[in-house]
Amino acid sequence: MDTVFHALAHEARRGMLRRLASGECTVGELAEPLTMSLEAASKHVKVLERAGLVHRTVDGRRHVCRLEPDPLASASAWLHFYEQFWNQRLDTLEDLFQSRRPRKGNKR
Amino acid sequence: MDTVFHALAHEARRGMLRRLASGECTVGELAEPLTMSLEAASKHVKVLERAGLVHRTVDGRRHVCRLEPDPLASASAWLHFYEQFWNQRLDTLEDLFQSRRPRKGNKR
DNA sequence: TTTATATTCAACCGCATGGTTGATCAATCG
DNA sequence: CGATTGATCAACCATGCGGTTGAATATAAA
Repeated sequence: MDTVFHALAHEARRGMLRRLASGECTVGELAEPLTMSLEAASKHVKVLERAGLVHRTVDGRRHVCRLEPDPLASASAWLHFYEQFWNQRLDTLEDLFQSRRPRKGNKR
Repeated sequence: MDTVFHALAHEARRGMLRRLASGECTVGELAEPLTMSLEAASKHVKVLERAGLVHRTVDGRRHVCRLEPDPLASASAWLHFYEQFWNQRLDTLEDLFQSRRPRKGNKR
């Protein structure tokens, strides 16, 4: 999980994922739009691989990458915990409307 | 955006967010369940703040933190780009069933 | 006022990151 | 075959991260 979020924390890698979402491509193709060397891009791909977000198949001298979306899905699911926060806020708001007692838990 | 994902890439910080989702609390309270020093925890809070995920109000000597869920929501929204990938996959699958022509774009 | 509590700040350490360059390897092209 | 292409590997460098310790700040409690 940490590795997934870490992988997402870099614009270059997010770009790669976006690219891969519309079809598999090679390391070179992933590197091409970037302003860095191929070696650097290759390292980014490795980070994505380590996070389980990308799978690589070696086809001749080309390394073809494809998106592995499951970790993205579970990261997204994890992220949704904050909805609980919203629901709770709404509940509190409702309480305020329903009963006009002074709000509890105001410890200033 | 980078900063949000970076902030999420650490278990301690995710724990803090989870904690904050069920109500505001102080830096000390956030630090308490962790196995690290208060200073270290304080740094983590600062990272969350920098990412816009947490807002702090100084109340006497206590620094009270509360969750700021908007960045989480937009990170979550960003993450959903991968659904496009799934839809595309299903389309391709459908194509295979509908017409039995050899699949296009197979450049091996 | 003295003491204790809540927190930050500053300096330091070890280690990972993100980038470079130069060399290497494997596969394809002439 | 030799030359070129696609990619990795290894070494290096600067920077940032995550943690520590020790001191400083500010508020609250005795």
